[in-house]
Amino acid sequence: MLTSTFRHVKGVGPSRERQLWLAGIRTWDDLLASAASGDPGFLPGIRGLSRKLQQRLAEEIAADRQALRRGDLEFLSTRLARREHWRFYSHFKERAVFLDIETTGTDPGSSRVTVVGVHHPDQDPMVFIDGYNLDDFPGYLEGDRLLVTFNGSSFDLPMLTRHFGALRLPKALIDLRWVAFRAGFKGSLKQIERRVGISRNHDVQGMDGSDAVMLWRNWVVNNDERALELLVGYNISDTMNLRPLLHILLDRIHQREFPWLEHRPFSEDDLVKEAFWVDPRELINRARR
DNA sequence: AGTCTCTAATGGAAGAAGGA
DNA sequence: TCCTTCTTCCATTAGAGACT
Repeated sequence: MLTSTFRHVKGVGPSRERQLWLAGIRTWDDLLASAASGDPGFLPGIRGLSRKLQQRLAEEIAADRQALRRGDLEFLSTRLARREHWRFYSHFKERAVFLDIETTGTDPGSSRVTVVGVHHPDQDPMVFIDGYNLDDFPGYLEGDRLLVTFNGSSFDLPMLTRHFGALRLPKALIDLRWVAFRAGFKGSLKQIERRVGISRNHDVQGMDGSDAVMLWRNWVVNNDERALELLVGYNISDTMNLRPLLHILLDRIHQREFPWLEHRPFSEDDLVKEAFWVDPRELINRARR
C-alpha cells in the first residue's frame, strides 16, 4: 500500500495517480522500471504529466525506494502527509509502538498524565505510572519508531508533550481515529471495537475515560490498590486492542481501495478479535521496580 | 469542557495537453 | 500560437468529534 501511492509527489493528485495505475504503473518498482529505459518521456498518454514532472517523479520515487530499503522511516515520514502514515505499517510492523494514556481530565491546562500504557509487539506490554516510573517513559520512545494511537494527535501527544516538556516523539504517527474514518467507521474507540467485534476482558467492560479519572483519585486519595489495578487493566486493554483494530481496519481499506493487489496484507492470525489480557498486578509490580 | 486535528468545501492561480 | 479544458496546488473557512 505504501509503494502503490504516488500522490505525495507534487503535481500528482487523485486523477493522475489513477491514470498511473490504469497504465500498469501500480508500484514504485513499476515506475522505476519504466524510467530505467532512459526515455525522458517514459510515461506517454497520461494527461498533465509533462516530461519535467515525469523526471521529478522518477527521482523522488527512487529516493523513497532507497529510504524504504534502508529502513529510513524518519525520511519517509516527512514525505507523506500524516493521514497517509498508516501505509507505513506493513513495512515497519516491528517498529510499531501502541500507546494510550490516562489523565486526571481532558483540560490540558489543569490535567496531569497518570498512566501511560505501551505495547511493542515483540516485548511485554508496559505501563508507566505517575509516582513510580512515569519519568522513564521518554526513554522508551528512543529510536525511529512508528507510533500508533487512537485520537492521539489531538489528545495523547499534546498532553504528553505538555507533561514532559521537550519530548522527542516519533515522526511517524498512525492515528486510528482517522484510519477508521477512512475504513468507513466513525465513533469512539469502544464503539468501533464493538462494531468490528473486538472483545474486552469482563473486568474492564463498560468502563470509559471518566472512570479512569475516578479510579486514579481513589488510588491517590484512599490508597485503594484495587482502583489502581482496574485503571491499569483498563489502560492496557485500550492499548493492546489498538493492534488487532489496526489490522482489521487496514484489511478493510485494502479491500476497498486496492482490490487489484492480489495478496491481502494480514493473515487470519493477525485478524483475531478476542481480548488480550495481562494481569495488571504484574504490570504494576514491574512499574514499581 | 478545552484542545487539537481532521474532513470538506471553496475559489483563485498555475501548469500542462490538445485541438484548431 | 491561442484557447479551452483538465488537474492540481494553496490558502481559507467552517464544523465535527474524540480524548480523560
